[in-house]
Amino acid sequence: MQLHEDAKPDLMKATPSKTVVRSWARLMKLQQSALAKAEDALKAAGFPPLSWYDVLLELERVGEAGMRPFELEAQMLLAQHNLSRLIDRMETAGYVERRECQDDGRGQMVMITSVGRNLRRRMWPVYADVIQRVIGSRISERQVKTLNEVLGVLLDLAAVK
Amino acid sequence: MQLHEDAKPDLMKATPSKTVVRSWARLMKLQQSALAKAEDALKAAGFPPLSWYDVLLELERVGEAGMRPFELEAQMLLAQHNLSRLIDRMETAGYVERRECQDDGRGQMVMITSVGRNLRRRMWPVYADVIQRVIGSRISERQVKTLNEVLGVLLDLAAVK
DNA sequence: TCCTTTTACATGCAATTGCATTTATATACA
DNA sequence: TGTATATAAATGCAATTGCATGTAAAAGGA
Repeated sequence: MQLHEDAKPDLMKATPSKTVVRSWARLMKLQQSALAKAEDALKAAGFPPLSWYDVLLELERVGEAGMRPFELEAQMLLAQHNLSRLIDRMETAGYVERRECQDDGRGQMVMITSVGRNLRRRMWPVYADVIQRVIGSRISERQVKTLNEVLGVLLDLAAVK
Repeated sequence: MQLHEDAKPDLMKATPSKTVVRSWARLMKLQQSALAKAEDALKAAGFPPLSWYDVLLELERVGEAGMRPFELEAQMLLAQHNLSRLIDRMETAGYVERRECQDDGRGQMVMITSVGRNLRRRMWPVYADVIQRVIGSRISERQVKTLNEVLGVLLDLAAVK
């Protein structure tokens, strides 16, 4: 199988198969509708957007030390200027704190505040419920595992586990 | 397996398993980075954003007759006001055309122009190349099929095929 | 038929994002 | 060391998006 496709040297840009194109389309659509559901649920519960949650989660993970914006940036696939302003807003709201960086005069450390930790904790049930509705309640744990593995490969996480 | 999770009646909001949460995270991340790659590639080639492509593709599919904005809206999971303005821009650029709707005085028909068809055709190779790089070149056709099926279930396409 | 409600689409305004540039500090190297 | 280059983060401005509301035409019901 797949003989035809691989007739060309696969260094060159081969045309994606119909199945590949369809997977792409489904990936886009599923994520879009899933994200929209999460945003809606959070908003309906009076919480800030999902991106705030993501920042809080990262910051909570690294603990006291805090994180450099450029690290967060890489982690979250966010443009530098967007993150800069997101942190502005979150700082204004009191969920994170900026301190100047010892090692690097250009930089800063961002850390979560206790109010921020509290917010994240309260957001989680709302978020978790959407995740469960969109994924957990629709496919078996076996299928989730399969999905997880394929997505891992596509994300280059293969080696990491 | 999975005994513990299902101890609660599954009508109620069960907590998503670790694997489910991880799948969600990967889905979000993969789509985000994939979308960014597509947008970058299109921009680098001097083309408009991906959403323009999507509109053009839908309109091309329905042919001469055109499509009502509210149909496009549902198809593309786009907010009404956003679509309205997207069509504005595309009309200004000459890629689509609005005509008033015979059957419904409130409505309109949107159709692709030949310039629009031409644009879509030229955008495709750039887009296809990204799709192939992100999906087609990284997993086997067998795995793509699996992925496709799982995504289909998650999108409620199960019955439809 | 008249009136109420719903549906289709547009639009003013605020918030967010993208883009280019700026500022300041760190690093590289002659 | 002195100078050029690269990196971290902020910011002005334009484009896009979100939100609420507006307008006009169906649709439904008394």
